[in-house]
Amino acid sequence: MKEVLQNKNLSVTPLRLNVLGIINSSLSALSAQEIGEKLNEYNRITLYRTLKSFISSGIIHEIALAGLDPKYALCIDECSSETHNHQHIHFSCTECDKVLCVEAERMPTIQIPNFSIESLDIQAKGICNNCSE
Amino acid sequence: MKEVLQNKNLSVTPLRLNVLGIINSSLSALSAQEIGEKLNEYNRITLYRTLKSFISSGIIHEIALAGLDPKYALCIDECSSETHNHQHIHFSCTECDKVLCVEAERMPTIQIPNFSIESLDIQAKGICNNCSE
DNA sequence: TAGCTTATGCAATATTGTTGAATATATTAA
DNA sequence: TTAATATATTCAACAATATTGCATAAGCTA
Repeated sequence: MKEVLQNKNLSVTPLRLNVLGIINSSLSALSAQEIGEKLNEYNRITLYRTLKSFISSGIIHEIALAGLDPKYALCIDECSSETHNHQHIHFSCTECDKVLCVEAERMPTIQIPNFSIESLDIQAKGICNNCSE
Repeated sequence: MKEVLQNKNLSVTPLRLNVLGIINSSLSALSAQEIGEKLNEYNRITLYRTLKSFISSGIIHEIALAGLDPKYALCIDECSSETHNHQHIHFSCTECDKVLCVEAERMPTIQIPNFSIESLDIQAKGICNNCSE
């Protein structure tokens, strides 16, 4: 975890290591609140700033979903500062509201006349494997 | 516009007609704040509740995008209450931040093992035709 | 270890959204 | 058209979320 921060020229602090560890070990994307609940004690403002710096460093990405709080997940693809491009889709379960990054077998391509498309963000809704049992 | 409300069993009020007219005549999706700015005078609470009732009636849909306020656009496809299914993609311009619903030449399909997918929301980022000139 | 840079935490505040209850308006049925 | 009913609007209060400037603390570099 330490190396992740250093690679992005972020100084290594206890909170950053904690937050990064929590996001890393979670199977699903987490909201700021959910991350806070997993920290034994923390400062809300610092957490917001931490998440922001992680996003602009390309360590995590924000997943915005209608009706749900923004969620955060590690960038497993190589993301540079500000420019996130992911080869996975975001799956949200309508049953448990969990949000997962899943590798798609193939990422589709989209064409729109007169528009240049730089990145695609695909969100799928449905029932996750846990809830369908 | 009046018929749209009546078809969904929503009573017809001046604000609702105004809001619907604004959303309908806008080429891009609008945030609650942007809609408010186009109303000469309005009540914030009523606007929120109006948007909520439009969403649950299937008249408009909410577009959530990382870093941007939620935007609202008309459902051009047939949406029933709560269940929105759209055959278009959401394009957001990194230049002007406008968000548009555009018909895709073909909607891709996605498969994820062990997950049942009910709906897809595809968000494309890039440069819109206005900004690329 | 000293000096510099950056992160953290505090106080204050802005923004966004929500709730319950009173009032006003729209709808319906006579 | 009017009266009765249902629904929307508004107000007041509040809750949650997020942001800013600044003082302090901690991390980093030489």
